[in-house]
Amino acid sequence: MNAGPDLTMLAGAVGDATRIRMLELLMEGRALVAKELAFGTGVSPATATAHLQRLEQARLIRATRQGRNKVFRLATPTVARMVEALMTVAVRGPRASAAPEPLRAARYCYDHLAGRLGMGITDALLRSGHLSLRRRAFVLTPSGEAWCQDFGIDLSSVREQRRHFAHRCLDWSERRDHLAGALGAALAARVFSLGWVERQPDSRGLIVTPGGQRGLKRHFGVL
Amino acid sequence: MNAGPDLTMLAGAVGDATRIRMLELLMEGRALVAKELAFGTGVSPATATAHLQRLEQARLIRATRQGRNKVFRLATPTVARMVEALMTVAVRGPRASAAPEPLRAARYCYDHLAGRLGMGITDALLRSGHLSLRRRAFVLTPSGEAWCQDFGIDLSSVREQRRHFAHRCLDWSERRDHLAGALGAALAARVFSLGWVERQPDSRGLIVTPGGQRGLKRHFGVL
DNA sequence: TTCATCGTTCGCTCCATGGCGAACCATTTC
DNA sequence: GAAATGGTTCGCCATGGAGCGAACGATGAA
Repeated sequence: MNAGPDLTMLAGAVGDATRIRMLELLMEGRALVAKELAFGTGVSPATATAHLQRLEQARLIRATRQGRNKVFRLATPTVARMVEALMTVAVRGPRASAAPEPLRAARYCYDHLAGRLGMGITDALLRSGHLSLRRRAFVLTPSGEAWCQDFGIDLSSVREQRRHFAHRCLDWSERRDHLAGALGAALAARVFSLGWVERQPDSRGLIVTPGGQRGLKRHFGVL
Repeated sequence: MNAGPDLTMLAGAVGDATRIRMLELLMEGRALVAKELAFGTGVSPATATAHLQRLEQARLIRATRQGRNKVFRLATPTVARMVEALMTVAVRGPRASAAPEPLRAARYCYDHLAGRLGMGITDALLRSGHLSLRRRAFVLTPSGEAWCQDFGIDLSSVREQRRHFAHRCLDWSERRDHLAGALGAALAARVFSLGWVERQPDSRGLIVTPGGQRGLKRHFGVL
């Protein structure tokens, strides 16, 4: 049994919805860069920086620089066990095991779509021949270029971004690759600006609106 | 892997210095009444009520009524494990294992003194014959009554309180009984009002002032 | 019955801090 | 070199909520 100032600092560090969601994101094992954590929690980069500094100061996460990126990971396995203990208590809350489902249905993975929604769109584009799967990435076919234009994606502005165009990203809930990279982000942004999906208030999950269900069915045959 | 509103509520419930100290107090095994928790964390009863309600709403503690008292205990062993996991992370902070020492030296146990200080005073009173140990409680001897008067404790007002006069309380760090009850509280209050001890800013621990060291040595031969 | 005492509720103040946008370095890419 | 991007810093606003005191039911002791 003991106490001390450390514990109050720890309490302050852990006791915030955004910060605990950051820890939760890092619990997936992969190290994430700052912007991913900002996107994943739905806050601005500036706000994310403040949170990450506080978590780092409390020795809960560890940061390493890679080029102009800063990648974060959980500091120690002890921290991981602590987060797990918190989750264990959380899931036996009022309505247990209701939480994971919306996440598996639709969520953001960084700046693109994941979950069954992201996989469904990716599959639809593959089936219709708009997208082709290569070893390290997806490739947009000529028919896919036409489809993008039709869907309202400005390919020229997407291509001039300095990042991978159509990367593969492993979906942890579906166990398969979905569309990521600049094209994945542009597609997600378009779907969002069409009002097809909305961010869930206190979760990383997304909600597909009624209009979105119709649109997704018409364009992709999903949902 | 999961998320959800439950986790944000849990984060909010845990993420406060006063509330986490309440959980810490309850980690000592014994169930505590509201006022004990208020005293132990150094807040007013009104503030304590708010905190306890929040902890109860988050299912971290459970309350049962006993007469006009309300006793609180940790809700489940799972919660205890969570608090322990938090402590485990906390103690490997910047300066590890520095925290327990001041607590073992001197602290409040509810409204009376505990730790080596509380034990030392109790032992001194027993050795000098001012206090006598009985099966269920301490007894103040005639010489002890005179001593109290000399020390500045108004015994008449202590006796008219509706609570046990000189209860025995098990010290978890010393593994022996120290003086509690109305007399123990009055003695602690007197020591406090003499400026011999001061509450440590962010801990349950007490600091013995230089003047207190002299006074304690003169009156009790301790420290 | 009368009076303490425990806990709660209410109203209020005040501080911490989460959040953002804008401006600013650092680094990479063309 | 120029341009774009990742991250940080700064200033500001708004709000949540921690804290208290006072007044109020409820319970138990005398």
